[in-house]
Amino acid sequence: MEARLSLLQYALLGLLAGRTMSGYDLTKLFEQSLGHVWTARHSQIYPELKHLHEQELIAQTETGPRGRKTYATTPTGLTEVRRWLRETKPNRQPANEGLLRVFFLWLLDKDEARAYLAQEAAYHRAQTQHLKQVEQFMAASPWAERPRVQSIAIVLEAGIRHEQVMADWAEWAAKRFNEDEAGD
Amino acid sequence: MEARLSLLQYALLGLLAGRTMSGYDLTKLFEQSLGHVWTARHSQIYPELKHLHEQELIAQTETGPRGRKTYATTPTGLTEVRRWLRETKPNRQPANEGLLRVFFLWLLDKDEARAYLAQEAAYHRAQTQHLKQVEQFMAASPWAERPRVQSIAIVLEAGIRHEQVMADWAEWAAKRFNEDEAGD
DNA sequence: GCCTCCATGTAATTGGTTACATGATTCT
DNA sequence: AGAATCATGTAACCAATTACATGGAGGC
Repeated sequence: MEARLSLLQYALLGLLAGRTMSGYDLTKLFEQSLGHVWTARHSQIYPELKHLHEQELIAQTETGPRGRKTYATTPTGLTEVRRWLRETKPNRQPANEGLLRVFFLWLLDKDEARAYLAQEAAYHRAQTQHLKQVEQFMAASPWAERPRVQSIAIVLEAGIRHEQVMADWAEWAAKRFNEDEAGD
Repeated sequence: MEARLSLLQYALLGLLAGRTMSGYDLTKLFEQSLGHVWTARHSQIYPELKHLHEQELIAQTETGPRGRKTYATTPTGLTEVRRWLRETKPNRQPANEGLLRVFFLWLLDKDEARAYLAQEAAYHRAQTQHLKQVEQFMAASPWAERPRVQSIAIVLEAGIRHEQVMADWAEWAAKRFNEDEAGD
């Protein structure tokens, strides 16, 4: 059993199963609150919406001002997302530039390496706070409807826990660069 | 200040700064121990090595049987990796298919969702064990030389901590799907 | 009237995967 | 002799980013 569509297509089908939206709405959603999980630009979203519409996996529900078009997932589309969730396995290779860089920190002076890790810690602390804000925001958004709200809360919790351990880890790592004797 | 090379190119320069290797060695390294941080296939690696060689960022150090060619990072290449580490910021958008799927778990029955999260927990527990094995293996590999060994240990620790929290999180999430009343 | 944001699209390029293709060495 | 592994390369295709391009609606 393998995926029949691209991951962006599944992302769009899943999102439009929860709430009817336009390409513009989806773009903003990726930018503002979903970046941690998935991301795409409008230049990728609009052609995919067109494509999904042609395949009748989504349907155009209404048109608004400035040519705004909102879409919803069709029953066929919903069946396909469910099949994907049930019968295929996730692809796991999120190349991690942050870690790749740390792998090469021995190429810098010790104090530069320590400064880098301190920056990393600060970044992950800030991200933790950001996700906690998104959590607040979500509670007051059109997404806060049962049963979706539970899935959203669970994914946010994953993000928060992840950012917290990475912040702790970066602080621990900076200390290790301190303790050991010269590395250059 | 921005990146002048692709991330794969920086990855190759950084790796070849630590140890001379062939395209084949690099391919195996990505497959076997570095997948958590970065990955590339041989079909991408060989053309990039050729390209880096033309730019004199790496140099061919020796040739072996079956046309084996080993490369090392040149001083120019090393300067460029250092500049990248010092003067550019990491790009952070590792699209996470595992989390994307959880975002859509409300589309399945409650017991299916719980089973999915239990599988996720099992996967992350297994990954934790795998990385601990890599940790053992690294101690006995040609990479275990000061000062590189410290950077490697730090990156592995990040992976282990990450896998552990994700496993804990998935178990916690499965319980949340239990406790709440019907979601369909 | 002007600025901001809403809203949609296309084109060119780069990055990455899958598939195709070949052959030498080593181990049993 | 045959299998596994070492070792390198190219081509076709798909995914994603950046840049190009346009225009309407609402607020001040």
